[in-house]
Amino acid sequence: MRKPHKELRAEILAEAGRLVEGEGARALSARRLAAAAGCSVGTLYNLFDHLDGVVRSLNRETMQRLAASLNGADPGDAVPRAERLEALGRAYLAYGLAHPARWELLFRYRLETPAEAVPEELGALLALLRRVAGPGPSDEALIALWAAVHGIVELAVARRLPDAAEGAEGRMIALVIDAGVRGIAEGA
Amino acid sequence: MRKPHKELRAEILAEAGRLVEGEGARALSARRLAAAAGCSVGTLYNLFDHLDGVVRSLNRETMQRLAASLNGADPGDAVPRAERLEALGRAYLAYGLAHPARWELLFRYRLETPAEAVPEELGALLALLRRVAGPGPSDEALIALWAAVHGIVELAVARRLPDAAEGAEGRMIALVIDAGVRGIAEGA
DNA sequence: GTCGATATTGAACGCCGTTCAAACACTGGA
DNA sequence: TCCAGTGTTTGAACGGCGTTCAATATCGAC
Repeated sequence: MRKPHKELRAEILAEAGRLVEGEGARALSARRLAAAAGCSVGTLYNLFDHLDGVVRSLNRETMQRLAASLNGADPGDAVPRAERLEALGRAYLAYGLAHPARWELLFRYRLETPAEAVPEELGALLALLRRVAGPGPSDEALIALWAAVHGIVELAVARRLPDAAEGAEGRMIALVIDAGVRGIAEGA
Repeated sequence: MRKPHKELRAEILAEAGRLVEGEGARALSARRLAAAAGCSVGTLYNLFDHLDGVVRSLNRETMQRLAASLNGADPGDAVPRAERLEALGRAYLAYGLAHPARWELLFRYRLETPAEAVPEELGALLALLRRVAGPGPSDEALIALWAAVHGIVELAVARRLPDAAEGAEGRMIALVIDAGVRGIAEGA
């Protein structure tokens, strides 16, 4: 009952972020996090719904940062649509490679309660994509484009691409996006 | 010194597969596996290089089964290339959805030694893709096509697709492959 | 000061991956 | 037949994990 809960919660989340960024996703444990935040494991469990709660909050934050990063990378509507989308794709890749531990928590961490595994902040990302792609493509096509690019980035971040693709992720993303844009142009 | 090592190794791997398929990837633990295989944890560690060794062997097997499944789904060179590739994509999706625990081990399990995270059996899969796609597309384009489809399947298996894409994974794969094939046709 | 109400604590439970000294089973020679 | 030597198997032990919960500490209201 010392600190307002809001503050402590925020502090714990900040420590969790530091822990994950600094020592990897596996370093995020109840005991280590409680020690870093200066409280006990019990308090941690009072403020969050198991570790899942911490990870979910962290993932919301990560998703917001990712969306902000893409927004910052959008060159604006003065440039052709394909180029804009490619810039977004490159920013998506860059964020994943720059923050592999957060990425792992966001896309590979196995939550006990699998509901809403990726936070609804994904919506903001898809909304940005919609804004850039225009009203033509269906939601399905939009999600397919995202998922396709996501596949390349996920495999790159997880270092699961064959050697032949080493360093070619950017070109591969451009390829997929160009093909997608052509598909859109022909009305998919 | 009771059983030949080869036999015991195979038995352990079989039990590991049963454990994973039956109770999920997280059920694969040294103690449970040793108990299921009727040996001690020490023997397990004599036969495999940590649990990573078990997972790697399991993943090799999974990759072979996946490749076999795709081979079986290939309608042959009598049908158009796009249709063949779509059949492969659907089989890829079907395998993932049918064996989510093996899939998780193959693509989301975090190995301590990250070298060769996906086994070289991936080569067989890419070779099949090459055979179907013909000599035109570059290795990069081929890998990009695989990774794009993989993205959709991975998100579907992990249940991380937005609700709007529920049940549309097959169509999304077809979309990506059609776009890719058009890209190939125009010489990518 | 007293008293509920609320927040905090940390020991305890059962599980995990991993190691390693001791116990065991087997082989060939005496 | 016994024995020494070789290699295998064992399971207790270590430290860490997520999680719970009875006991403790702290608070505002009176």
